[in-house]
Amino acid sequence: MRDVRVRFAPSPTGALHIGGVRTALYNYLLARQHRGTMILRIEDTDQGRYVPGAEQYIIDALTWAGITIDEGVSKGGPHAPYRQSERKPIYKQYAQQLIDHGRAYYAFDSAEELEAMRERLKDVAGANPQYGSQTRLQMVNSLTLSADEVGKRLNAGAPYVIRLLVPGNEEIHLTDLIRGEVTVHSSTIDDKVLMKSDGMPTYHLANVVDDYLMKISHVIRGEEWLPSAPLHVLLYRYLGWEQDMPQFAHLPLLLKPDGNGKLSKRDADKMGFPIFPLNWTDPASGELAQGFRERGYLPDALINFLAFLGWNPGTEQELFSMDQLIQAFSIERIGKAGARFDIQKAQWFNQQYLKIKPDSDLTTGFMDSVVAGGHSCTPDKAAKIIHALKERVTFPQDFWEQGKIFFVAPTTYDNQLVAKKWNADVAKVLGAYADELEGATAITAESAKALLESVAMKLNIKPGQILQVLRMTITGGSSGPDLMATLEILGNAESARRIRNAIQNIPLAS
RNA sequence: GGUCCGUUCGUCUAGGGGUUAGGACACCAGAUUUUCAUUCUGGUAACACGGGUUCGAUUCCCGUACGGACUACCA
Repeated sequence: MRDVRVRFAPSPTGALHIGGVRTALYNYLLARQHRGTMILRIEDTDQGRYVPGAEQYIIDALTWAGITIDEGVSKGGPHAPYRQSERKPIYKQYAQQLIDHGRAYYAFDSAEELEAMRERLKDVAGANPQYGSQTRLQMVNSLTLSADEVGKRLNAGAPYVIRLLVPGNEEIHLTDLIRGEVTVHSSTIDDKVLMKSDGMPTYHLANVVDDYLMKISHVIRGEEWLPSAPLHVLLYRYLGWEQDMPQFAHLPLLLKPDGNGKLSKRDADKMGFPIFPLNWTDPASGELAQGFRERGYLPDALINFLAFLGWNPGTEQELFSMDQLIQAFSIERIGKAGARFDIQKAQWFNQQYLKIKPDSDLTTGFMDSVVAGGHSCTPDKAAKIIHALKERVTFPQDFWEQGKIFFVAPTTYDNQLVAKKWNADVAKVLGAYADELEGATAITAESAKALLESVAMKLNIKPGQILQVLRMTITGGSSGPDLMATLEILGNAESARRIRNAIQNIPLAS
């Protein structure tokens, strides 16, 4: 097997879509598994759609996701430049070669003429409104014009494009690593534009030329490219590179969580989840789209989740580190059908990864949010809070959401619980407990519990009966981390103060 | 419309001519936790349809339906 060289080749037209991250991931996995090379190439041949900042965003997003690039933009390499806009002369040369070999031709048709042709053919039964073997001889191009006339137009600087001369009656076969043999009839392919009138190549030419020159071994890309893959095969053939043609693998698409169709930003917005890896501010509208990173998704968790959307190892193991993915990955086990994007599953992965993360990795972030919330916190206290909350969180920011109670005393109390359980007897027991807490010099979860038990015994009440209410006086709510641990973290004085507050402020039912 | 691709629980999927069609997420119930969450146990739930081939098809073949992608001087 030849050296594995794969590329991720996005277009810098905006933020990197999550589906693009998965495509990059599969490329990366194959490269690493075979000790090959991962290349990042920027396909910026459409000047009109260029978005400033998009290229850097793509690099940042891949870096965050843990997908490292060996060769490419901002990295360099033996096949530089890796930005297609900087490779213009190269494409021109190959387009010329195609013309010289009679495989491509100049076309001078205006946009209006093309439109007119499509209109004319729209209603003709059995005809496709395409620029191809059926129609090319009725158009303005170097096949219908005399050599003289063509030369005159070229010299005069008339705008032109270069089109591929696609044969009218030929079967084109290609082998897709995921889908097997795919056969397409050449008559269904139109004479695709190879060079645009602005001198830039189209995707089709640029991608084939670059993949060949960069010695790409596998083209792993989205399924939306499958229909044009036969065209690319033709290009390899006419350029004389068929022996070196990369292997193709067309990935199933990521679908909307509900309904039908390709996952889009609109769907993500509607369902309230991100679709971009990192925050992205659209330069045109100024609109901010929140990223997975900012939402609290861990890169490892997102990668694991993404890897399983369309691929699985065939075992029952679900949690895979990047290294394990590299080990286990294989193109053969990629599915054929599109995969719905299920954000709940992503959350589950995140929870799993957060749980196995060492507490010490979480303290700094937590302490920052405490400070941002206008409070202060010792590392020791932070560690205790994280320990208490660890089993209950899905995202890092949940530590602050759920840990606020350690810094802010409640001012309101769970209505239902008040109505059901709050009475003079309970208040009396809690008052006695507050006395005990104030009498103590310090408390631990154990001593707080022992104290509660002794108070309860003295007043002839079961501890279980007041635990819920005690929690409410401390946190205001009916759920939260282990109550005794909560008391320990709060300390005896603050705990007692909160209990007294509650006794004073919650009216007794008459 | 045309071309191509696809179709196993609600979702991600395993499997593959004879299986109680397996797992995970989600959901529901029970257990444990004298509090909440965790955890554990259990449960509901799927081979799109119709023809073949075959002793036997969810699995192979052909249709149909449904879905998707593509059909630009966008990638």
